[in-house]
Formats: sequence, structure tokens, C-alpha cells
Amino acid sequence: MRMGLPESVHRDIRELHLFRDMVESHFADLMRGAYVQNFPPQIQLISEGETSDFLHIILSGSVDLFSTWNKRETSMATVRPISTFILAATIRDAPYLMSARTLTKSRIALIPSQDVRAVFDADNAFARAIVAELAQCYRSMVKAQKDLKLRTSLERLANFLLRQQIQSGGAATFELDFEKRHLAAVLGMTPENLSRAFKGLQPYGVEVDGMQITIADPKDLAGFAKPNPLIDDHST
Amino acid sequence: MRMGLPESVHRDIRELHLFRDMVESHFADLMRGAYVQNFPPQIQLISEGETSDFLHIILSGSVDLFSTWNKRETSMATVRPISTFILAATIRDAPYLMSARTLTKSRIALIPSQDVRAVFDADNAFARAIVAELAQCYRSMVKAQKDLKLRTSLERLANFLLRQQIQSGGAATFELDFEKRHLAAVLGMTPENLSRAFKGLQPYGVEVDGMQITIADPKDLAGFAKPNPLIDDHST
DNA sequence: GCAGAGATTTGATCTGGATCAAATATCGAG
DNA sequence: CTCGATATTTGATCCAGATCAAATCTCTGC
Repeated sequence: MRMGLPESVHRDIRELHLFRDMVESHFADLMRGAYVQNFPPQIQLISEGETSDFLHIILSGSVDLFSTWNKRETSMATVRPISTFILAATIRDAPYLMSARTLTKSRIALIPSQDVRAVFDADNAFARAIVAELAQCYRSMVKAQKDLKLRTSLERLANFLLRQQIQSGGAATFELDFEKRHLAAVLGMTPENLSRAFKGLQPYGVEVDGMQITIADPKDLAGFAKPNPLIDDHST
Repeated sequence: MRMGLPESVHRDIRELHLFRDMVESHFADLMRGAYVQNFPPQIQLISEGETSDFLHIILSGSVDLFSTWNKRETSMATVRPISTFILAATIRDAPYLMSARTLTKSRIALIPSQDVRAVFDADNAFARAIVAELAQCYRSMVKAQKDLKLRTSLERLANFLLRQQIQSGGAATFELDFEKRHLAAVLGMTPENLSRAFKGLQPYGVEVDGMQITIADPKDLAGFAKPNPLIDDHST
């Protein structure tokens, strides 16, 4: 399985903020030990509590970060291409706080954690890029926490739909890109309740047909959802 | 109010992980524009949405990081000496995601954000220390999120008490170091419910007398609380 | 195309925690 | 030390969301 990365993958990774500005030879150091693997859906990639062996980069597909305690399970985030995950554990050489599993067929690049830490010590541009990335991750987590603590499940769904609509181009009708069971877990509710929550948004012009969502009047829905960039804008 | 920092404060700050390894002259650059201010309790220091003017370092007292949306408010974290807060916003030059207010009389050092960013660009040891700090902050937030999503309020209180007991030396009897109203906010419940939650822990040997808590048998309480380092150990 | 497994929806009920109201305790200022 | 303000506790009730049960629906592999 271990082999040199295809040149195209090499280029895709190099374009990530995290690797864009680093010295070429350092980047080559990272790529030397890296490899790419394809995974079927529903494969557990990492388990919380283990120590970090590889920095993961998702090239295609989607990955669920989740966590369990006392037989309960919750979904913490969904990772999409092209981005890294579990960077903090890799850098601190600390145990994973979350587990990861593929949601769909996924292509993932793996870079040995010790290589990442070695290059981090040697390459200042890389160290700075990691700062930017971690600050971003931190802020995303703060936003998620606010979403959860300040909003009801109906409000979380409404804001999620508004974000999703923008992300998929802004058309009135768009597709959910994962199954409702998983959406429920992400929003911190049960599938049954998600189903009812969709009904609860009908008065605000939300129509559901399978995976297809139509928001008749985003203004109307936003009046209820009260989106706020300090919670919903995941880019800053 | 603006003036050179007292030498003792200078030393205290220099000892923080964040500043320990940086070049002396860069540290001096940071201290040049810095100043210290004393605040009475219940003073709002920063408001979410504003852009970051200063990196804050709490020298004594305690500060509540909180957030509001749609007339609701929640407490996100409590900051204690000696540590920094709102580092991520400062580094990214992005709006604060949380507001901050003093809980008690507090002494706080302020370093202009632009100085922090300038030194960050120039000093590699500082950049690396920021990585470690941000990774830590990120992981703390993940733990808080897990605590909230995976546990009931009774379980959160039980684990909080066990952590607090260890932190205050491990004696069976110890003091809460903030008022219950605030503890309720931190644990994500109402004061009324906190009061009932304390009652609910009586069967596990928790006795409450004002601010004084006695845990008769930590083993017994832990049997209920099921503490887990991946949630409760805030040091890794 | 069809069977069967899994996903989603619907209905009924239960429960943790919030809210409202009021009593009691605590603390700081004078 | 006492008053008044604020914090905490207690009781009653309410509500969001979970759980349990069962009825569809929708894929996927054959």
C-alpha cells in the first residue's frame, strides 16, 4: 500500500493553505513518507484515545468526527475535501479526542505525525500556517458550541439550511449532501426529532422531498432563524 | 493609565509558555506597548463582534467568557491567572466570538494586537509557542463540547466536583471558588436546577454547605460520574 | 423486477431540565 | 447590628426533545 504519491495528489495538497508557503524541500520531506488510501463507507479510521500516528488529509468523500462516552455517541463535525483533520493531536503528540469514520467512499492521504512535527520545527512558514489553521479550527468549535448552547433544535436546523443553501449556490432548491440520520447527529438531535423539525419549518416555507430541500423565501426563514456571522459564518 | 509595566509583572508574563522561549528583544517589543489595568467585578472587557485590539493576560482575579444570541446568554469558559485569552481572534485579526467580563476584581495586562501579530511574524519561537497554546485551547473546547453533548447536567456537575476537588488539593472538603449562579451558567443549566442537582448527588456522598463541598467517598461519586481523561483532563 | 434491510416518518408517551412563584438564606453597607 | 439587596433553595408546572413502537418508504444486491 505504501508508495509515492501520484503527482496530481501532490499538487492538490501543496495548494492547501497549510502547505502553500513552506519550503519545497520540506514539503518533499512530508510527501516522502506519505501515502494515499481509498476507504469504503463506514470504516473507522481512528479511535479516540489512541495517539496520533498520521495527519490525515481528505482528498475526496466525507468523514465524520464523532465521540463516545458511557455508551452514548455524538457527532462533532463533518470533514470534507480538501482539508486536514486531527491536526491539534498531531502537533501536540497527544491522544485523539475524537474518532473518525468515513461517511462515503473516501480517498485519504496520510502523513506520518513525526514527519509533521519534524518539519514544523524546521519550517517557519509551515509553523505559521499551522497557527492560522488551528485558530480557524478553534473558532469553528466555539461557533459550534454557541450554536448548541444558544439555540433550540428548530433554530439550529433553520440556520443549517440557510448555510447549506448558500453553500450549494443559492438556488431555492438544493440537495442535502448527507443522509438525515447523520444530519440529526450533527445538529445534536434524534432522527425522529429532525423529521418533526422539518415539519416545524413548513410555516416558514421549507419544503422537503427526500434529499431535496426547497426554501420558498429565504428572507422569511431568516426572520425565524436569525443567522449571525459570529455563529454561522464558518469562513472567518 | 498607559505606562511601562512593573518589573514583577514583566517577569510573570515572561514565564508563561507563550513567551518563555522568544527572543528577548522581541519580548521587549511586546512589553513596550503593553500596560496593566485593574478592574472591579462585573466589568465588561470586550464585546463579541468587535475586532481584536489587545491580547489580554489575566494576572489576578477571574474572567468569564460568555456569548449572547437572540437575547439568550451562555457562559463559555472561565479564565484564571496566569493565562491569556482571545489569542485566536488576535492572531487572525478577526472579530471576537465571545464577550468577556470580570467576575471578581481583576488585574489584566493588555498587549496591542498589532504588536502581537508583528512579533509573531518575526519570532519563530513565539510562533511555535502560539501553536502549542492554540492547540491546547482547541482541545479544551472539544472537551467542553463533549461534556455538553454526551452528559446530563447531573453528570456534568459530578465530574466538575471531582475535577475541582483534585485541583484544590484533594481534601475531602473544599471550597467552590465562584458563586453558584455562575457555576450553573458554566455547566449549562439554571441555578434552580443546579440546586436540585446537588441534592441529586447526595446519594453519592456529596454534602453542600454554602460554598463548601464535601465528597465523602470520591470512589463512589466517580462510579456515577465516570470521569474520562479525554473529557475531564484539561491539561493535555 | 423484487425481496429484504435499512432509513424515514408518524404517533404515543416519558423525562430532563426550564420557567414561574415564593420562601429563605446570605452578605455588604451604613 | 440591622436593613435591604441579592443569591439560593423549594415547590409547582410546563415544554422541548428523547424514547419506544410501528408504519411506510427507499434503496441495493441479486
